[in-house]
Amino acid sequence: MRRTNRALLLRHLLFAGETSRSEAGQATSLSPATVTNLVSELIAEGTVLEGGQQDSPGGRPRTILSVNPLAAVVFGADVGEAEITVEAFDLTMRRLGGRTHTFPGRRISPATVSDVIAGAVGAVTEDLVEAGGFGSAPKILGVGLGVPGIVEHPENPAGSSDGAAEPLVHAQVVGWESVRFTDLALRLGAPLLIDNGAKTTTQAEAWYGSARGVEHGAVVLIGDGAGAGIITNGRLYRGSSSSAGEWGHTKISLDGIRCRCGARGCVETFVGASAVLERWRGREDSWLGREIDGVDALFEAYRDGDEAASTALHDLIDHLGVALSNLVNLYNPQKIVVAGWFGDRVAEEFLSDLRAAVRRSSLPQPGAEVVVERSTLGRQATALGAATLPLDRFIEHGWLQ
Amino acid sequence: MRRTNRALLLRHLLFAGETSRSEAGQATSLSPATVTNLVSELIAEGTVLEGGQQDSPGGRPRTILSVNPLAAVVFGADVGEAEITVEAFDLTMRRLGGRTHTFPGRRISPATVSDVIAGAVGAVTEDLVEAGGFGSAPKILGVGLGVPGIVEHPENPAGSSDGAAEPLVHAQVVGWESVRFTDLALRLGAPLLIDNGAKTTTQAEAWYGSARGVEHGAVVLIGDGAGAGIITNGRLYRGSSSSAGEWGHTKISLDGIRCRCGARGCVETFVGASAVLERWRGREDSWLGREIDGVDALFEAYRDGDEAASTALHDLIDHLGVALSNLVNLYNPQKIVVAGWFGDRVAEEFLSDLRAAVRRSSLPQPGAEVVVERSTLGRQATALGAATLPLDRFIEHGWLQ
DNA sequence: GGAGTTCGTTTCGATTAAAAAATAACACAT
DNA sequence: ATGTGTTATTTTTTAATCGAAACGAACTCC
Repeated sequence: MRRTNRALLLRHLLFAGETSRSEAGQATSLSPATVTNLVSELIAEGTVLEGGQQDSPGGRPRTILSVNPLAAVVFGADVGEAEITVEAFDLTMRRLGGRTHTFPGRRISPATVSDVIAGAVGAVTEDLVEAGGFGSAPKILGVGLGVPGIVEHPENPAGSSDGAAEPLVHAQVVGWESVRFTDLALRLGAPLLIDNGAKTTTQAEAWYGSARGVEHGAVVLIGDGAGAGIITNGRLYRGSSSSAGEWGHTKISLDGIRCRCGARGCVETFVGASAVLERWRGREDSWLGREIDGVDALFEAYRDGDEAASTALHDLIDHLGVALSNLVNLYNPQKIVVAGWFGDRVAEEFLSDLRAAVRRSSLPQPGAEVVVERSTLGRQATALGAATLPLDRFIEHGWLQ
Repeated sequence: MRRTNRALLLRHLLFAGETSRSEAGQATSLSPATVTNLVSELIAEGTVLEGGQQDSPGGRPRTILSVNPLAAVVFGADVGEAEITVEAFDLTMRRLGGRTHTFPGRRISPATVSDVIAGAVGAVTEDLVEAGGFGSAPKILGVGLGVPGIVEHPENPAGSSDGAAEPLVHAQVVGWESVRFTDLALRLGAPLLIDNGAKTTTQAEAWYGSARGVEHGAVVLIGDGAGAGIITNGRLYRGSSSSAGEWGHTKISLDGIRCRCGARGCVETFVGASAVLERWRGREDSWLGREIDGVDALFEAYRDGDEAASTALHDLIDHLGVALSNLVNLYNPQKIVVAGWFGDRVAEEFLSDLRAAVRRSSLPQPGAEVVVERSTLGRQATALGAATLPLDRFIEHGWLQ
């Protein structure tokens, strides 16, 4: 019970930035006594610092409390199909530095990934030591990985202790099947936590981006393909085997282009960047890979009055409206955040059209209530979200274990 | 904290039927001491009875514990568009009796509903007194209502006490807008709890039917229209304003018949009984109301080799497969329960075809894991689920308040 | 009839949150 | 300046409740 309260309080401190004990007490509805107790524990640990004083409306001034950014470093890695980005953050999730590795071919092996991440973590750590502030050996809270594909978190066999069952990664895109990263965890000497990249991105939006404070919502990620992260009761929803959120493979048509998943009518074949480009160019053939340049050309053509481009984009909005309205009617979300490199471009240009399209296909009540917004975090969302994994663990369970 | 443990224990006792202290201790992972304490509290209250003895494998025999069915009566009402069914259950949810009222016209007024329910509760209570067992004044735990339409549970304004905010009922089908049932609550002199009928049905399936023990699942209700109840993390999911689960108005086609909600391509227009019948008969005109006879005729024609019937039914299965696969890909559920008067008929006849259709459109992993099943509770599910509302409240908060 | 086994109860101590009281630090009025 | 009121924080006290372990009960098997 104490741990629950500690987590409650620490979460407030982390998100509020600068607070006082009494404010924290009100926010968490803990008694002043409990707050004092827990705060002194946190100060003794070094997690929290007492700052100066803030005058109160006519009484004793509050002492300012804030999380000690230098207490530890958290790493988050965005493991893409052709690129790995490792970023370091302090406890308040300010970016401290990072490294990016690009691979010529696709299909990176798990061993290579481990090497790159271990190397990057080491290198960034050295940078931090040189820059000073963290002493000679920064305390590493943990390393979070956002990977492409499904991450299975096996249930601990009942009765067994807390021996955090090793996650299994299945990523068809890069040819991984039931991959473990036990070796990497050992090499890092710090907790390693892994989750799907779309889920970590959602987590980032939920904690620090557009979906902040949202209890029920969705973050849709549109790039070449499409996916979604779903937030229910303020938490990321995983489903029974962690594969929830495959919104890109829900169907909005009974026929249509064949999707890479094998089915027809998938949302992805209507709103994915590649699909839209193919439609624009009139070809409906193969999967083409990321084409940022193509998308630039499409938008430019649209501005120049190209009919085909206009049709392609308006169809996209219509289809996306239907696909999002399915989420609205099914989930009754407060907010939908449109993210992903292509989604972001589309939302930037056509947000109000998109909102209208969503409302058109939704039921009146949930349709009127839902807020459709553009993502605020950019490309770094995935790594940031990955870094929240160890942070969340720390909040819930404290220092190591 | 004690309340939490009490609820945990009581929930076990209610669902396990006959148990012993040690078994309950293992199931709830409470210490034996705590179990003894809480059980004696429950016995003192009269909620739990000590039964006989059950021999153990070579030691002291366990004393059998069971919930006292006569401790209280719970009422559940299925408020339909043209019919109200009120059922009484004992604490173990065994049916004790009930009353059904049918109305000639539709559009019942809230006042009439109140009258009928108050009358039925009174009448059934009298029956129970006459039948004996409950003494002269049975303790009524509460009355639960399953109503058509959206039930809004306003958040208690922060800081206010526990004054359980009055739910608001919005039901377009019967023409109710922001209806309260304050008067009925007063007349009954017992807690009145209201929820959407589809949600209470889902709750019934989740507690006592096919969805028992399911952590992540969905109950799809198919009658004239279609809806769904969604279970996430073992609890019924409501969304941000209680309107989650409108699966019948998600789209699986970009065009198609116009739905009564105004949009096109809704699942309901492909799998609802009326829609299927209209397709069979080749008419695609107006909404026709419940036609159980029509459905009987359709199935009979199918068995007699009628081509049109076969086409209609196979199309239905295909469409339903797609619509359910959307749930599978989005939610990654363990189980989907097919219920509702029409859904039940379809599942009875075509369950394996339906399973195949679902798998065909789903992603491999979640598609392979999901179990599609027929509902086990019949028509009484709605009232039973409604009765779980007061029961749940009792489990969480104890006798009154 | 003892030994062993399982079930349930009681006692005791530790934990911990809530309540209450005390103290600190200031604003403001007289 | 000096008291009074107000708000923030700490300390002390109190009461609840949980878990551990010892104890007692009831039975089986040898």
